Amino acid sequence: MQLNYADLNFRSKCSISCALEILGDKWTLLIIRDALFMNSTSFGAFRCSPEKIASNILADRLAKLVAYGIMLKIPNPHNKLKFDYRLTDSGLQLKPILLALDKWGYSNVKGVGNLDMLLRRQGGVKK
Amino acid sequence: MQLNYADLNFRSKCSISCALEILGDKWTLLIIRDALFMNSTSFGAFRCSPEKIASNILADRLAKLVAYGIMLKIPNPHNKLKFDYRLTDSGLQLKPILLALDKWGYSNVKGVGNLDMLLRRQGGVKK
DNA sequence: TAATTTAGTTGCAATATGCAACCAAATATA
DNA sequence: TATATTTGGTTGCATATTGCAACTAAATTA
Repeated sequence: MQLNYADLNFRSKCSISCALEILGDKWTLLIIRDALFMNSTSFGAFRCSPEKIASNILADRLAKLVAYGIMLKIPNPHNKLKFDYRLTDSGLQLKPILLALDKWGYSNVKGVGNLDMLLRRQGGVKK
Repeated sequence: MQLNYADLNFRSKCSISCALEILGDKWTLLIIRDALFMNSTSFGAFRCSPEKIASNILADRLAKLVAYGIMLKIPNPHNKLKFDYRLTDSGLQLKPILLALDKWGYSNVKGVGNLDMLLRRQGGVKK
């Protein structure tokens, strides 16, 4: 799906630059990581990641992800207080970026664990 | 090469989270794009990208990239005012991340050009 | 009925960004 | 030789973003 990021007026028409204007910060792709690999769907689940995102930042990023068509916010059928944040097709297509970040981080930063190790320990979902 | 990012104390030991603490902002990977695909090596060349990075931000990011072992700052042998910023092996290994961002941006953002188109027009280097 | 859970919001201090002007050393030009 | 230009930055300042802690209202559980 081709999205129209109405409120962003992009610095250039370069695919990489535009992707970075949407995704380029320290938290957005971490939320996507949890959605893709940890099966997180609720505000509370995203908030519980080991990196301890602040609730105002999380609320801001989730709203942007929904506005950009990367996630959907769906009322939880069993609990009126809860919502399920689910990746759209656009969001699912971010997986290769995360796998590349995982590989680079694991090969280049001392003392970090890779996604496979994390998943084995914390019971996420297969890559 | 395994790097020791002395001044960062990482939020967690997750590869993706650590990679985002190093690379996660709107400018760092744009500099890497120009180094990888546009043959940019000088401060002036990085500054001339269509996204018009401010010189204080550029100076800050180049210094960090050098400090993190992602780039080297080498005096230019022909001009004492100039330096050649060159990617280390760690930096060259960022290429798959940029290719993934390119692909996602091109498929998901309306009206952007992909890397191949950019290179054909502006005479960069092959992917 | 009271405690707890859920998904946020609010206020404020600290940090980062964006912009324009400025700078010194080296190099090129007249 | 004197002057202009190039190069790689730095500085100051206004604005935007982040991080932290406390707080909230509605729904659910005990």
